[in-house]
Amino acid sequence: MSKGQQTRAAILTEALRAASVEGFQGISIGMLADRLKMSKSGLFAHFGSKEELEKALLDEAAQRFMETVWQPAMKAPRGRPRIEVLFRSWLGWSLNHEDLPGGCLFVALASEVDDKPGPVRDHLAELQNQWQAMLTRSAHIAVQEGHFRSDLDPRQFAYDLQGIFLAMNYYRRLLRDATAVERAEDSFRSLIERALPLH
Amino acid sequence: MSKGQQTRAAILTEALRAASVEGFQGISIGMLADRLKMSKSGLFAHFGSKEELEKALLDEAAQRFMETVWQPAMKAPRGRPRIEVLFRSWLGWSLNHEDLPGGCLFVALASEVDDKPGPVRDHLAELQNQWQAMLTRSAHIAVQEGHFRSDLDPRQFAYDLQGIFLAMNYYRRLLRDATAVERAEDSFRSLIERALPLH
DNA sequence: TGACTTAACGAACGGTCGTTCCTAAAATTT
DNA sequence: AAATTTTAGGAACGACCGTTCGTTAAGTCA
Repeated sequence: MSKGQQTRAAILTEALRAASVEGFQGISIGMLADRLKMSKSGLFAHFGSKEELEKALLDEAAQRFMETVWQPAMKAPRGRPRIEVLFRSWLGWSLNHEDLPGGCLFVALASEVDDKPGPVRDHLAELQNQWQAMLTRSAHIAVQEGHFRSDLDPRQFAYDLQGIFLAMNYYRRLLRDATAVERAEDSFRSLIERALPLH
Repeated sequence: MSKGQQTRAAILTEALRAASVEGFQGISIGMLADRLKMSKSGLFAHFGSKEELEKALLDEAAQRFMETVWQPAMKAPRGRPRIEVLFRSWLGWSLNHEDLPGGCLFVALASEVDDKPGPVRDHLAELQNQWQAMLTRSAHIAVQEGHFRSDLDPRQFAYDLQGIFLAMNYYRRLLRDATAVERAEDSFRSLIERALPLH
């Protein structure tokens, strides 16, 4: 890896941390340059504009998300076991204080960009649409495998799962409620139970 | 109402709209002054600092929320009917495009301030803690009235309800999913069904 | 080692930020 | 109508924003 790529990676890692805490609006070229002990212009040159930096951050976050959340789930057996892993590694992603001290970056950005037309909003929305599609597909597979009820609506399952995750984030980060994760796990258990075939 | 109070109210209404779209970070004294066709300093004088403006906005939003969401629910009969009204007026609050074109202000602000210690964060967190307490108490009353199962955990009920609301917001505002409200209503129906006593 | 490319810096730009201070106009009270 | 208080405006402040440019230093490769 060349010097430039190294620096770029270091910038992205630091910017990811900062953005999870402060959002895109809250990070500035000057602040990142300070933290990395380099000049504004030197840092700036790696991206050409702040918007390009933001797009690069979304790409970097998406890649890490896939590694941290999706890939472990794909190693698990299809159906219910995969969904169990999926949910737990998803929680783990959001609790990783080292890389994302401000919690899940996508949640932090959602409200910020949802009314700002442009490539950044488009990019984030596409990523999150894909994520809902992955959740939906995983639930559908669990139906096919006979693990879940045949009349289960996989899209509604994905919606409910997203709600559990968002509530966890909300309770933990804004309300500072120590039981947030526990409550999320309870809700998840209940969601799974309702998805099981009657017997 | 004196001239000053009138102007102040107009500022708050406009700032509320702007903040629901752009967050607190995204609104500036200059931008609000432009929209209201007055000078920066003239507008500024009503609050003395941007932080005071933000606190005033939280107060204003909280008051409107109570009027829009809570008071209609308190007029409904205790127990399940009240919770039904509560949920629907809550949805209505968030869908009121006139006053809050960016959706629920509290959701828009949650991620922004959750890592920023200070009076604004404290204020928002307190408001939202109170809201969870109101939801919890409402569920508890429904248990007392015999509408809900006696072994229902009212706190978990509030958590799940919050999740449904947050997922609705997320689907509607970021993903621009037209079925968001419908899905929220489905999830709500399911939540109520699970809360009912066995018969 | 020498030629060439890449990476980083420093200084400066126009703009906007929140904020201050002083003045003028308008609203309110006497 | 006069006196006084309230409300709004204008100009300027230092700080920081994203960005540009020209130059130097470091890295890469023949």
